[in-house]
Amino acid sequence: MSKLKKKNVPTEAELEVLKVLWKMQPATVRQLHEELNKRQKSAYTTTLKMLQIMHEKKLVERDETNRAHIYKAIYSEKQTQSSILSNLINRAFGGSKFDLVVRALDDTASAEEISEIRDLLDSLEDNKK
Amino acid sequence: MSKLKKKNVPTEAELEVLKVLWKMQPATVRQLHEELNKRQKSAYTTTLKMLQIMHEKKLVERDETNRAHIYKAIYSEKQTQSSILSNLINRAFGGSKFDLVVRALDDTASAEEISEIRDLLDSLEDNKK
DNA sequence: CATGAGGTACTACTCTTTTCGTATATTTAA
DNA sequence: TTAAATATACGAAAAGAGTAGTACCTCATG
Repeated sequence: MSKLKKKNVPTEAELEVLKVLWKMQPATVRQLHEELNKRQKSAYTTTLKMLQIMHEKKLVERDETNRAHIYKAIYSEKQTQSSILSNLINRAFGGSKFDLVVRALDDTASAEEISEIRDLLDSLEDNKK
Repeated sequence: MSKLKKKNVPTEAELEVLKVLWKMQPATVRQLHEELNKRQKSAYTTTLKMLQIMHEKKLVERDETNRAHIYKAIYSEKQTQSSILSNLINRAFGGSKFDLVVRALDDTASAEEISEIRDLLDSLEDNKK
């Protein structure tokens, strides 16, 4: 694989941390760890290490003023979702966003979802003007 | 992570194999390996091993009648894309397919893409009747 | 009928990601 | 002013994915 393009896409465990971070930030490791443990038990240092790694990768920033560092995500949930999607479009949909949307919609979209998406398309067109 | 749900989602390298398999199947390891090597050099046994692993995971099936086994994908490209998407929807979009579609469309959809998607929505509604 | 081309299986090494134990520093409270 | 609680940093084991070397088998053909 080409090393040139640094994937800005979080790993599985990183994403779990980001999800609680987006809900609670700014937050300490302790706070995040307690929230994460509601779903999945793990050691405190595991959460700490993840945050340290993500800090190194510049996925999160932290305030080191006080002993307990305070973390925030650098990229919003929307930005992250967009990176993940664009990565996926290239890996599995031949680069075609349209194909991805088709596949997402084609089997199970309900009537309400369909009309919501129509509304979405309308507003997209309006924004272009 | 819960072990109960077996992720039916191919890994990165598996997906690369599947992509050529979908194009060429049924095919031997040799044929697949040669096609894969056009983009990315690797040893023959690497490709072989991937196929063996995928066979074990039941992502591919093979005809062992002859010395050179003949492989086919068990799941179509569409089915696989759907699994990947549904997995992603759960991991990163709070289970909401709608949110994924919104995110895919909201920044860059071109005018042609928008009208194509309108057509798609029309045909989805027709199918419901 | 021997030999080399080409096949599969097996094993092990490498890299990345995830997990956690231990060392050490700081703060709090008894 | 020490003991307990709570932090961070560090290192390394464990787990998962990808890669490739080697052994060994089978078949064509000279």
